[in-house]
Amino acid sequence: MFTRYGFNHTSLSQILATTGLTKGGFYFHFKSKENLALAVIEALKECWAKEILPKLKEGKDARENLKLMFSAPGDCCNSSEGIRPTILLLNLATEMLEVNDKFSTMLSQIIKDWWTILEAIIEQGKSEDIFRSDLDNQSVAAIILCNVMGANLLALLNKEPAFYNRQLSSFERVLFIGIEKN
Amino acid sequence: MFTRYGFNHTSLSQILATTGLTKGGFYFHFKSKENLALAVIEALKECWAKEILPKLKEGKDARENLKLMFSAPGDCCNSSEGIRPTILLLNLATEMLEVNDKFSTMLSQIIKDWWTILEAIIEQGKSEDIFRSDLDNQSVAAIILCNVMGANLLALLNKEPAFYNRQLSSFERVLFIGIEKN
DNA sequence: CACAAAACAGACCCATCGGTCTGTTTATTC
DNA sequence: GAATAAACAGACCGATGGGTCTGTTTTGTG
Repeated sequence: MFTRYGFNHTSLSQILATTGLTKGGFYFHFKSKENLALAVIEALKECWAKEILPKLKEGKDARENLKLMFSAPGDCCNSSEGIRPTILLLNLATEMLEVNDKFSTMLSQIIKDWWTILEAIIEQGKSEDIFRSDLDNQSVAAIILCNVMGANLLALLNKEPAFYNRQLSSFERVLFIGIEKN
Repeated sequence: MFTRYGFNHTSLSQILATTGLTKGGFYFHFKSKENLALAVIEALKECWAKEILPKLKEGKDARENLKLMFSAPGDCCNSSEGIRPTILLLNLATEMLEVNDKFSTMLSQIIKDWWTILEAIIEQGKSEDIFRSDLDNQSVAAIILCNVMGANLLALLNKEPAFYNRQLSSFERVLFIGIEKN
């Protein structure tokens, strides 16, 4: 619901109604509505870590690992029915960043985690001698990150979830031309 | 205020208080709060068109025109004090897309406009013989679009407006390597 | 099976939300 | 300068927001 209607436009009553829970139950487990959203982010982070990190340790080459990172934002948390975790992240960023520091901290931490992993993969590609050695890991990682974010948003705006995968694979081609050792 | 706190987290009372307007005055000019946001988008669109389109007709080459498009989201509407129109767009997309069809229509129209212009610039680059002729205009344009969106978001998350320009110029380098005729 | 703590249910609360409505003031036109 | 419409002011309204509080039920433990 947060992903669909945004955090502030989803009332607790609506959440309770659709889940069949009650206020008493809810406020026993969560201090506030904001706290629920924070828990959702936390869960998202854990879920993503649990699903992606192991795959990255399977010893694939940098190319494959990058592709893995591309599919991650869509795959994680069984988001097959169009629940795009990245959109939630995006929404909470634009709604809550200036309102509550906790959101600011958590969200930028997630991004930083992704960033670090992407950097590591670029570095891996260099040592595997498939990426150009003059690349700035951080910059390339940032470009990838931007694309993943943007592609999610455009998929949302187009109301066409499949757009994301199409976009990412076309980005992949151009990116590889730019970073691979010729 | 919409950019900072999101549409739903900005109350009309707050808007009236900070602008010094009154409800009577406001509702004489706007049918609703949503209508105000739509007017903001419209204004943004016009402002951008008025500022960017003329520059695109100055007869610069495709490279220069692309750079122009990169700086557009930050430049337009005198957003020097950190008001990033793109963030507003992003926020309204995640908050209002599923709520009100008008937002959906207007926002995706803006994106489509950008897209079309970017495609034209890629095509221009081909005919100027500086971009590879095998490029798919639409795909490359989409990649650029994604990057612009993503870079805005990352600048927001990093709470560092300057990030946007840094990011875009580093993207520029990689992009040009990928699309330019060697 | 007693009994305490954990978990849940939902009536209730007040602040505030977007929006309306009845004035009053300011422009415009003849 | 009277008449009329445009523009504004702000008291007011019902609805709903997140959140509290007083119970009741369930669960674990001796």
